[in-house]
Amino acid sequence: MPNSGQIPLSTLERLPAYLRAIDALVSHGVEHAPSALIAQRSGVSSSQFRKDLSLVGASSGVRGSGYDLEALRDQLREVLGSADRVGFVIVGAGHLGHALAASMSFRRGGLDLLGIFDIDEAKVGSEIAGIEVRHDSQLATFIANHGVSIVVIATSPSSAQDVADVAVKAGAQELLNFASVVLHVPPCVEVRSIDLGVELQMLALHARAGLGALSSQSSQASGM
Amino acid sequence: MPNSGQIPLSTLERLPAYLRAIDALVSHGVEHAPSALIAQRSGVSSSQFRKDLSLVGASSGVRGSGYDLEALRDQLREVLGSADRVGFVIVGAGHLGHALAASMSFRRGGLDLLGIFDIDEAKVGSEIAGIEVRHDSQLATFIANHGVSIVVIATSPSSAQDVADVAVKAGAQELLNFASVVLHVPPCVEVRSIDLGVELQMLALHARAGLGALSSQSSQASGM
DNA sequence: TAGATTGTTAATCGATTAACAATC
DNA sequence: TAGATTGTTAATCGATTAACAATC
Repeated sequence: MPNSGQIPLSTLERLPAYLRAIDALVSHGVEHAPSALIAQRSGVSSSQFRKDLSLVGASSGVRGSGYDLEALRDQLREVLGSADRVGFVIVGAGHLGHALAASMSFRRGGLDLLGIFDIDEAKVGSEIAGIEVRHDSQLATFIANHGVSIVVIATSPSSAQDVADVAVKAGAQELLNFASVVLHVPPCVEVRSIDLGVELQMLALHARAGLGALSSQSSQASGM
Repeated sequence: MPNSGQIPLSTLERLPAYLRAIDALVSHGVEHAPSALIAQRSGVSSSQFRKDLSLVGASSGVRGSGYDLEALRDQLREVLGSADRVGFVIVGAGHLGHALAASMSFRRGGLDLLGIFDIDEAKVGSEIAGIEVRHDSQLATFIANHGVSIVVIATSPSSAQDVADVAVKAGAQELLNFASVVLHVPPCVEVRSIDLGVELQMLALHARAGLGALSSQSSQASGM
């Protein structure tokens, strides 16, 4: 039962790392592995790995001999939704937009990149990751027509709120905001903000404070 | 007393958002504001804002009338270390490397971008964010000579581990890994891994599960 | 003084870890 | 059977929220 409505976000965020570790093992011909091995390759404790699987409802482990990797992979993929796909668009075809589009080119986790938009006429018509760049003025219509629920904002901070307003009005459910501003949207719209600069800043703090001095949970933090 | 060794990471990660909100208010000529206003603009509760300030040791609040924004800004900046600067380099001059370099161009939070490296001879010699691109073969020497402690890895997944090995051997203390692989480094080296694709995946899960169904803490998640 | 707002404490909540009984 | 390893429970830990006494 893929009751994903109950799975903690912290657990969900580790699943992709588990999948990567399993994929790597499978591609080396390994068919079975204990939790300790998969966990180590994923950068977590075996306790946490098993706990996460338990929360996710996956159960392809056999006491005494570990996990059937193929079966486990299929279960995790199902949770992460390889099945039903969700369409999204990227607004902003600068370097960040490019990088994001590339990161989605091998269609991971049920996401379909449907369109890329930019305000610069010079970029309109070019192709990124096999997708034609359209002008911002077509954004609202495109969202409405294609039932796009996710809009990734990779614009300058100054246009981010405008784009958000258009997207929300056209029916977007979720915004992923890479511009360094706090977006204001109706409560029914989910916003996740990511600031590349902030992440670097955090790392600098670690370096300054000396290793281990900060109350950091793990040395291999994952997710954004 | 900037005892940053005791401040929880979760608190530190919110400070940049506070700074941005304060900057915005100051630039509009506001000199004083209550916690509720700054918090709202930062996307957190006023409780959390005050608690964070308390943990940070900042104290420019006056009961009954709020905070002196300039003083508060200075205190937060000090915690985030505008004072002593830390040098870092970016390896990989693709779109992601470009985007990262741009996000650091206005020298936030005590970080100095000292160099950009790429394995492609064609890119060597060009300039990004005012910095000349060097060849990967010079990385080890550069790290050693300039006392670089932070290395940002924005290469392809296949070369990430190689770059990590070189960086660690040359004396890097911290790696910020944007390639989708788990890096293996000595325990004394801090690694933070960020996967742009994973973040999009998480958002897709939110959309699929229906708003609010996931046990997400806040609708304006921040940091990476 | 009366109103407003802080700084901090205590209560709640959630996430991680450790331990172990179940069992292949 | 004996050894290994899971799945889950209970204990720990940390982070968030709510409430309020202190006080400007």
